[in-house]
Amino acid sequence: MPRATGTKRAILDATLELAATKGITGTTMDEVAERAGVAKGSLYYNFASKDRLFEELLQEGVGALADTLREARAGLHGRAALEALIRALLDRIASNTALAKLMAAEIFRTDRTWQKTLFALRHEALTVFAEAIAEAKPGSRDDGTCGLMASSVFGAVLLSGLEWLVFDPERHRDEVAAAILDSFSGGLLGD
Amino acid sequence: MPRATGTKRAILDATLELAATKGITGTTMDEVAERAGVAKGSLYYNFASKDRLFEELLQEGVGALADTLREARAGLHGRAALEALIRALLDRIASNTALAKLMAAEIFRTDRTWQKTLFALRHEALTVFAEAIAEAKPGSRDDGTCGLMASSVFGAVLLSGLEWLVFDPERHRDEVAAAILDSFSGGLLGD
DNA sequence: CGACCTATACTGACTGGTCAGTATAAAAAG
DNA sequence: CTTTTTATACTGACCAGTCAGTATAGGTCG
Repeated sequence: MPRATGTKRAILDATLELAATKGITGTTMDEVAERAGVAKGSLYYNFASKDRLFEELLQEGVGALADTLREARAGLHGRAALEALIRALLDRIASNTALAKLMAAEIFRTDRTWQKTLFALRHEALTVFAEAIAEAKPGSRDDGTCGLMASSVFGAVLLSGLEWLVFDPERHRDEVAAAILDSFSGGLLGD
Repeated sequence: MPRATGTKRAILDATLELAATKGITGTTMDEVAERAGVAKGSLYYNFASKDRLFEELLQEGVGALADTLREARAGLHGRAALEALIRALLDRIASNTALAKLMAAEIFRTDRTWQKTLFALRHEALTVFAEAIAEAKPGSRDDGTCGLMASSVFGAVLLSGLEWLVFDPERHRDEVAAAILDSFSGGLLGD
């Protein structure tokens, strides 16, 4: 095995960086190959197609995100769990901004071949939030309300996190976390 | 068989519908022409280029959104204003889902020719929220905190709105609005 | 050893097709 | 007679995917 190790990794890394700024359709396989320092043929040796390459990328990234969230919640209960989840998600967005951008751009597309895969992973991540919310709010309306509130919290963290990193990066992380937590603490609408 | 007026409108409408599902790069000018029931030449007679077409589309859409928000807030103060804004944004997302999807996909892209235009409009819309928040929270940390909380609220409404419309459309609007308002009312994290 | 084979990893020129944008001539509309 | 639109044909760049060939490592057999 010549340059065996690292090729797949290099391809995935290059793909993520390019896709975060140019989008998936706007990223070409030639660019990926060049950025990864690899011949175009290697892309197709390691991945069946452009679609599969992006499917694996999303699978890996969103899967890792769900794992991070599960770990962050482990052992905690009630409001402490939810607060830990919010901080963990914000940290993850900061340390993998490219993936966060990609998620924001792709999560509501319904015409992709990997739609099912991404949907399942997204659901997994949101469920961690929904469970924590169900626990933090005992007087819950049963059905899907916790799921809606989960996407509300998730959306708040994702958008303000990206707003911070893309348009106002000098700001300190703690300031951003404080603002998000503050907005859910009842100061805006609570009684 | 030309139509005197309405060509530009038909082109913009077709563009929005196609771009919402296929993305901007994935939408071709030939498709737009076909969907609009118009010759390709008319596209280039009315818009200088593909980029300009999308710039005008975004300009119109996000501009109208900002107007809607300003109207929703007019005359109201404090928490009532913020609640009205949340409801107005959710309604707007429901009545123009295509634009909401497009916004979610494009808002953090920094490689577009129209970047400046979209940034300014996005800022306009967020400012309406930030002003309402500054008013609702008199004990405010001065600087950009209100801006951060504004994007937090905006993100919550955008993501849960799209979650509802794309993945769970049978649900009633009021249920979604209630869940969002609930999540900001302090039930999750408040003291 | 060394001749031969096989499997895996990778290369880069090439192909077939797609798409933004252009050109043009003629018809409709005001 | 000017503006707008239509229909069609074309160009040139770009791009996903292919393929014949190269490189390296590890058997196996005499």
